[in-house]
Amino acid sequence: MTNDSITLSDKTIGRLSLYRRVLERTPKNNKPIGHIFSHELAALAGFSAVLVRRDLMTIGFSGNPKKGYDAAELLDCIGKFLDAPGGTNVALIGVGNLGRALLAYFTYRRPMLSIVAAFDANPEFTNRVIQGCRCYSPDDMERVVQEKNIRMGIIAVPSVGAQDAADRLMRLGVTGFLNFAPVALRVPSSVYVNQIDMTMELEKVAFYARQTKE
Amino acid sequence: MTNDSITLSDKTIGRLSLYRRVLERTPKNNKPIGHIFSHELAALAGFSAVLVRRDLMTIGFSGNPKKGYDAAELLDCIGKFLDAPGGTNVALIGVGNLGRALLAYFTYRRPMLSIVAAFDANPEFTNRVIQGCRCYSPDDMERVVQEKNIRMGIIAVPSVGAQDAADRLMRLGVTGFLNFAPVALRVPSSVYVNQIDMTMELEKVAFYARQTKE
DNA sequence: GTACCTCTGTGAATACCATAACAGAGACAT
DNA sequence: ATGTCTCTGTTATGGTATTCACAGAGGTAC
Repeated sequence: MTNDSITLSDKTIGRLSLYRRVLERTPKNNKPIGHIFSHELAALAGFSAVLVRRDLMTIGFSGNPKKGYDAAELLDCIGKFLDAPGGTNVALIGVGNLGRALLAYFTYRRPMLSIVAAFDANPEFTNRVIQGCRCYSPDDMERVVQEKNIRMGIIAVPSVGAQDAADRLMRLGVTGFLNFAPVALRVPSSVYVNQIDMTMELEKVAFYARQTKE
Repeated sequence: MTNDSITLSDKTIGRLSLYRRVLERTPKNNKPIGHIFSHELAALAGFSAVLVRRDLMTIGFSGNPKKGYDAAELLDCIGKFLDAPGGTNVALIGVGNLGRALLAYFTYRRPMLSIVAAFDANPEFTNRVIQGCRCYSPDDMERVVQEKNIRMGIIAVPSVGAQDAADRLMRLGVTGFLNFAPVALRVPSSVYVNQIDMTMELEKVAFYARQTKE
């Protein structure tokens, strides 16, 4: 039914993720949504209705003009695109304030996407369980990443340690990073990096907040 | 020199913020950078050299074909665009794990952009100073936001409380939000919302990490 | 001085993305 | 039965962002 060879744009896969979460969370009269119209989903996700229809079109999902889209089927279809069949195991590098917040945020939230190990050089954290996740010393990285079949990493260390962490993980087969360090990771083109720069995001808001004030 | 009536694109202002941080942080032989070429700045920031030149062109900043761009002048010029003259005061709503991480992250980091007050209903936090920032009860929001001339808000509460927080802040004149709650805030067009959806970002990485594996 | 080299600045081309516009299908009322 | 309404599915259009390609300027080597 769903064909993985379709090329989804970056923006589209982000929206699919959001559609899914909105569908999972929003109940109608305390029971799961049965069917939903494109404009309803659009309102919940904060996009336009045609964008929703177009996204669903690109993943080959069809709705019913009178009833809308079947929510359960849609969830299933999105899952076929976004989730790896056996789930994806993630390592967190850096258990500082940000790292702990991320642990709290993601633990048990996405069944197919789990942070299964955290690493930090600070002995205050190593060999402890924090927010439900075991924290290891960086010395154990080689062993743990292979044992737990970790495929992606979240980098939440200061800028200076970010490239090192990425390099070590890449040598162990990790092909995707969520990088919170404000530094451009040098990676081969086969590795995907999603860069999140909090300061940049905050300064963007400050800029626009000022514009509208004047 | 710099004309504020130029329209900067969303992407451009994000990159300007990053250029600035990269310039501030990167020393050359332990002293501040004097001049820098577009391709050097591009490598540090993770973009292409043309894009750097284009961005600097749109803010009307000129370089020297032989020496590159004067770093100090560039910092000054970027500051003229991004910073409000007297600085921008920010309120943080929600002092949970994420909120505390943000406090730690932003405190004393950007001189012209300070989180000057935090709000949380949990009495465990109210009337305490956390990461250098005083935490108030939401009951004090009206008074504090006006006293401290707060112009923007960071929303780090669960989805269910996000719209309420935004509404209260907007009534007090706040015109920009950085929203971490995975919910579409309903705001008038005069208010800017920068939506950060961590789960979406993580799932995007998982998707691409899987693609490259196959 | 002249040829050459490197970098900036920028118009043109391209790629990407979202919106607009509309065809098609089914339900419903009259 | 026929017209109308609403929603999906899809193509056409427009706008925006980035890259391409090259002109211009100044320094350097010889």
